[in-house]
Amino acid sequence: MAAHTHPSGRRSTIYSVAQACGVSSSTVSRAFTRPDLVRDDVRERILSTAAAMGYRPNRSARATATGRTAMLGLVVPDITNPFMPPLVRAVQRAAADIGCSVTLMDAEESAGAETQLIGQLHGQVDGLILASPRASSRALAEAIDELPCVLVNRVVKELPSVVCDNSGALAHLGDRLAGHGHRTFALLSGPSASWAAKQRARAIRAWANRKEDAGVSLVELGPFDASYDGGRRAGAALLDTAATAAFAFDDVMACGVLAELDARDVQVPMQRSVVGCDDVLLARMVTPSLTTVAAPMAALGDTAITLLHHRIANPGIAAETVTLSGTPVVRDSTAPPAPPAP
Amino acid sequence: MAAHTHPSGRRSTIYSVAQACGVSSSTVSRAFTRPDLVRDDVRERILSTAAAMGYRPNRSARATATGRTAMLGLVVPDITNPFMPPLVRAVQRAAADIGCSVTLMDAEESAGAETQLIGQLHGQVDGLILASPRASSRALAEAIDELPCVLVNRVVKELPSVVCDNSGALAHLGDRLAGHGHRTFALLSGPSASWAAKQRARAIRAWANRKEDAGVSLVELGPFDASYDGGRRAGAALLDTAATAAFAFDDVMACGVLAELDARDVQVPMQRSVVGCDDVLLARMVTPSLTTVAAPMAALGDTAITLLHHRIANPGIAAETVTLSGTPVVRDSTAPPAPPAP
DNA sequence: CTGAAAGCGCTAACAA
DNA sequence: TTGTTAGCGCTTTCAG
Repeated sequence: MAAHTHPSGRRSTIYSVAQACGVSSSTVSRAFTRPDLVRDDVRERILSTAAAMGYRPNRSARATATGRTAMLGLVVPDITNPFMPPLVRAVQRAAADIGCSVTLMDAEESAGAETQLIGQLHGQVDGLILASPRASSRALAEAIDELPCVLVNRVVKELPSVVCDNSGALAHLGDRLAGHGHRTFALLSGPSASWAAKQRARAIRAWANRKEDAGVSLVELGPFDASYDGGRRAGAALLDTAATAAFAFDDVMACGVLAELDARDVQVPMQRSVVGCDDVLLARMVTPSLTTVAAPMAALGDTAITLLHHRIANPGIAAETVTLSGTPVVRDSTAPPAPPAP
Repeated sequence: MAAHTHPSGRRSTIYSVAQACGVSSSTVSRAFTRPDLVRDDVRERILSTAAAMGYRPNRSARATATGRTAMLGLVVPDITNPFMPPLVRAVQRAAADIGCSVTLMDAEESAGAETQLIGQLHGQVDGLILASPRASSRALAEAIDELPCVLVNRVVKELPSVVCDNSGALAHLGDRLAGHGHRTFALLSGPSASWAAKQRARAIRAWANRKEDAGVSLVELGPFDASYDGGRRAGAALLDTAATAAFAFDDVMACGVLAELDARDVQVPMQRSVVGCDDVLLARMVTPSLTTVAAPMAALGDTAITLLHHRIANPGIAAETVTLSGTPVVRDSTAPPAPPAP
């Protein structure tokens, strides 16, 4: 198949198409951007000869003219975290629905890089989605500076956001475990700087408090790194307590816990139950598979894009934060506690 | 901190900066793009007042003027595959080094989406990196149509590419296993359409052939899906053979194998050894941790970008394909075979 | 070393 | 419904 270049060797433009069709360039432009404004037969002629000539609208030119790039920025703290890829996919899909593509920026776990990347995105995208950013509120606000944006899984004053509330699901799982007979629970908390870690810890504490009368007690361990190695350490710490069931900050940490317990020959779920959070792919793959709470990825992405889109269209609108709920997923890492040793 | 907008409310441009500095717009332009062409003191004055005014070059305008967007497209077949995030990161980092950002496109495992996305990227990026694309060579060539591009982990005639050759590492691991006393090996092959699957299968076959004299025999199973579930099936199939060691297509499949064997109470590595491929994060996290071959991610990304950069600068240059090597990583999923049953 | 001016490809009033 | 005419913000000859 021949390359779709103008005979002259240059890419075809609305002008070359216009000439070939015997219409003006504006008509060609309209045929693409406001099809309703051009007579049917003309439009079709334009569209087909444009296709034949391999014409592709030049996004940059369009962007300079309109002031809109039709691109959204998505900055993630760590693309390597299994939570992110599904989010990226969800955001991308939703963005496509509103005619936008997304440029992904990975901060490689550095808060500094985050703000720098945001800066870089200015004038390159119409809006920003920040997935659980690590930068301080101040730094964030400064970097964002006027650019429409929405946060995912973090709330910052004055900024719109969509967050996932896991307290219901966590309580449900807690109840279930208590029903199984567990009484002493461990909270393996995540990084103290993490918004999500705070939320989850709070949710679990609240649940445990409510259950105090039922004999439930909670021992708090950590903070631990939200990583496999952090999980190994958390697992070791867990064994120093009387807890028979543990809430890990997230699935990755839970995997570490599983590994550490296995290494010390303590059986899961027979001797200890462990629950993760997020339901990343990994949760299904480890042995035993993880009981966890699934984040509503698609909805998270959709909502973020909807909010952002709205915000781009109506600058200066008030910042709202919408809350979605996680749902409990019971797998093989939870069970009744072992009967007291003989 | 005040928003960095011109008093008039509009974003500042080279013109507003020029005016503020009492120079012409071209000088401001040069101060940013060809600093060497403007006198030191002038340049510094410009740069600092530009900063003070919060000026940011408008990428789109620059792009229309120069014909270069300083953006690269990266299309992946499935961002959810744990192999991809590190690649994305590596590519992005390398791209940043040459002043480009990258827009990520996830084909969600559809070959059709792949070519469509490539089409969408035309006129939006200066070049393309296609990570193990699934689309046919023909479809690919047609969609690419003149856009500079390099493939990763796949070779297609006439197209430059960077690939990872695992044959050396695989042979090394095979030798090691044979040294342990294993004699019957299984090849759990990946999707027949996958270029990588073909390469790996070929490498293992070649190794086994070479070792025939040493009593090594190879049983080929599959093809299986390159997924956890595919791995479960592969694990089941494995147990129907006399093989004591298995090469899985990749780490994800290997995880499935591990799970299936565990479910059937066969111990790894005591009763079976299994080796994966790629060394994704997962490989370290499962129990037992996977012996595998590590892909040189950073080098893969670097090389891809270098090749692409080169190609963008010199259109019409001949397509070269550079080969990098994977390195063996021994972990806990391999060991000597169990002594024959009593 | 700096300025003037043309132009990149497209859109958006405004007329016709 | 279509064409004319200005720009959008930046780069880039070409003069000076």
